[in-house]
This record gives sequence, C-alpha cells and structure tokens, in this order.
Amino acid sequence: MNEIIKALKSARLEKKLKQSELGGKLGLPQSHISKIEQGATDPRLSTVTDMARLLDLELVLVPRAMLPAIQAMIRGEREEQTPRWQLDEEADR
Amino acid sequence: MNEIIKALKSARLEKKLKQSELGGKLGLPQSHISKIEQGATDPRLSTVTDMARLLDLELVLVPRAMLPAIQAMIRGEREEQTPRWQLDEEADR
DNA sequence: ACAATAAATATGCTATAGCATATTTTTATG
DNA sequence: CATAAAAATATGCTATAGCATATTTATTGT
Repeated sequence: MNEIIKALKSARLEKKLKQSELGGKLGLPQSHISKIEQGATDPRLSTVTDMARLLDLELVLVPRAMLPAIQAMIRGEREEQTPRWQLDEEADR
Repeated sequence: MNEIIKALKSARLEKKLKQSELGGKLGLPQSHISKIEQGATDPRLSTVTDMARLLDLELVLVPRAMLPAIQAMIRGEREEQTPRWQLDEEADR
C-alpha cells in the first residue's frame, strides 16, 4: 500500500476525524475517502495535497539521498511521549 | 503554479533530460509531460511519484510545523557550488 | 442481543487524466 | 537568417477519478 495514503489515514485517525467529516471539509463524499484509503483509486495530485493540508501535513519532494535524515527528523516528533530508552538504575523511581 | 510540479520540472532540467526522454522512461508521451509541466492537467498520485523517482526524488508527507526546518535542510544541499557568504578579507585570493 | 453509528461497497453518471498521433511554435546553432 | 531540435498544442479516443445516492457490513455502547 502507498506510504502517503497510509500516512494520510493515520493522520485522520490521529485527529479523530470520521471519513465523512474529512470528506465534508474537502467536498468529497465519504465513499470516496474510503476508496482512497483502501487504495481502490489513484487520486489526483490536488486531491492528495488538499487532504494533506486539512490534516496539517504538506506534500514535499525530497532528494532521495536525504530521505533517511528527514524521515528520522519526522519520527523524532510526537514520539516524545514514551522515551525510547531508559537508564538501568533508578528507572521509574 | 504547483510547487511540486515546478520542482519536478527543475529536476528534469537539472538532469538535462528532454520531455520526450523522461516520458519515454515513464511510458508517457512527451505531450503529456508538457501538459503536466504547464499545469494543464492534474496528474494522478502514481504519475507524480513515478516521475519523482526517475528524478531521484521522493514524495513525502511532512507535518506543517517542521516544514521550514526541512526545507532549509533541502536547500542546504546542492547549493555548495556558490557559497552563500564570504570573509571580508582575503576574498577570492 | 439490539440499536446506533461509522466504515466499506455498489451503481450509474460526468469530468478529465492519459494515450497516440500530428501539427505548430519556440529555442538553439550553424 | 535558415534549419534543426525541443517543446508546446490540438484532436479523437479510452480508462478512470470523482460525484451522488443507496445499501451492506463492521464497530461500539447499553
């Protein structure tokens, strides 16, 4: 499944929006959001950018060479809820 | 004009590819590349991702909050041809 | 288990992306 | 300039995105 579509679906869920709500804001029927999220359709660029922006995301073209660095940067965000590591001693005290 | 489309066109020129060559690799007629670059058509997501990859680019979804940081990072690359600043003394000697 | 709500599917229709081919216009080069 | 090459436009056709509406299939809550 397409990475971008997957990310858009996650973002929608993260924001606790229903397909019908997102569709409403976009002027698309819920059925269409469903098809897009299912990968049952190959949406137009404008549809994807509009959807992204409603979810506080932006579509960007990145040189492949710097992809890992940028993805790490993006992962960095949000995950500061649960630390990724912890000192051996004194943990949880 | 759409930023992504603009970036794709720049990348094609940077790589010194003709519309017909890019189209050839993609299995699209030159006329279609022209329409896309002119903004005369709203291409499908798959068309844009395919085109990007042939140009060593990847389409990525970025949280709007970190857009400036990431764009700075991207600008950083490649521009090491002409330095952005220079010491007052001893310049060009 | 039932009712209510959300999500996924289905269908028929319209608009348009994309294909193939041909022509015109623009840009380089001698 | 003239000529060649590249890019932009044009046209007719096919495939499919997207719209509207309706139905079916999960999910969730009581």
